[in-house]
Amino acid sequence: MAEGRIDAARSLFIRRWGEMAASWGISRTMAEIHAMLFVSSQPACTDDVMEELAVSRGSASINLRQLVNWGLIHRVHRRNDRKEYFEAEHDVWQMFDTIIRERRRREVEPIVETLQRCLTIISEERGRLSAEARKEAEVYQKRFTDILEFCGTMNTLFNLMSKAGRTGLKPLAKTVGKLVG
Amino acid sequence: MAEGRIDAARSLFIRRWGEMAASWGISRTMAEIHAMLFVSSQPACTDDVMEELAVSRGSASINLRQLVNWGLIHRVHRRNDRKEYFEAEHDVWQMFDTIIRERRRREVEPIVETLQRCLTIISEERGRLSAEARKEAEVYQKRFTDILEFCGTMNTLFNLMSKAGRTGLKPLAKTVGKLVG
DNA sequence: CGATCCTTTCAAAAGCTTCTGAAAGATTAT
DNA sequence: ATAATCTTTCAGAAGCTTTTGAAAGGATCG
Repeated sequence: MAEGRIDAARSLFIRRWGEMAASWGISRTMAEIHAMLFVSSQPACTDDVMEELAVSRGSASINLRQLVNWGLIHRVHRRNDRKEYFEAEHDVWQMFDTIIRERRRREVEPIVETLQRCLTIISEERGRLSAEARKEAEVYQKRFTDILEFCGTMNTLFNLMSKAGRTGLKPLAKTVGKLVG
Repeated sequence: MAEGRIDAARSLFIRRWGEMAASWGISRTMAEIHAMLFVSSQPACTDDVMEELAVSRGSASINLRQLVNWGLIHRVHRRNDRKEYFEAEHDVWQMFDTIIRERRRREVEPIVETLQRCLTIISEERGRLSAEARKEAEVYQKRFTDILEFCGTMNTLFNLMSKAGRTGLKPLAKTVGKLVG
């Protein structure tokens, strides 16, 4: 039964992937389904997911849909088969790009917008403040500006990374390494 | 009352920062406390936190401790005052470095270790598998190797970024931009 | 058209995380 | 040593997220 240990490796990976994702704010089941489809060479259907991960039909359905919305898996169809099957994106760099793009849209953009709004308020009120209050406002201004600048730089870098990704970021890392020292 | 809008900006930022963090798997209160200390020019004590964020003493205590454990805030003391005060790291790049380091240790390293274990199992069992099972195992091997390689590259890049960070990553981004095209 | 097969939906339940508040523990002052 | 002040702890409460399972909704087949 040499396959036993291989299957164990498969399910160990799936479980750990789910645990990791959970600590990054992604539901465990969604991540487990993703891991399962990521390692599989064949597309899987809802019943496959239900069986392998022991989840209900409802949960499988909802989580599969979310993964499709994220763009991490795709629906595929087979001839003479009404069932829907799902297949994961297998290119790790493409996956990374998708995740970064989604999270930026959902979670980073709102805070950037808030920071800009806060800075606007500060510059509008600046003239009306007492000397003391102005000092405080200037501290806020610096903090908000710092974060915005950080976001901008990270943005640029991630864009560069996803551009470089497919053709190979490893050589890039080496080059950058030399530049930085 | 020009200060009213400034205070509103402050608390808006704190709330949004908390919401963002919540979607990244960090508790809202912990993030709000962090945001509050980050924008403040003066250290704050437990009662300040309780008052501004309307949380219980227990919650303030626990979350402050966690922030200290993460290395995102520090305890500071004042003469003739028994109270403990807390002050955030204000350098955004230092903050980034701290967060990346912590999360890598807590969440990335376990999955890397698992992947290595899985690869070991596969290479051990490889010889004992039927032709069909071996084909499947080879798919797993490729997937696991791909992720490991990805982790390695990201590791290198983040190390470079935190090295470059303080002296300025913006010029670096420009340089990299030219390299990538 | 009715039967079959598959997917989606959603209210209730379960499970998980975080918070509360009072009591215990520490530390410093008198 | 005792009082005063501040911090930590933790069992129970509250709140939030996810899952379940059955019913409804769609699509395709004969």
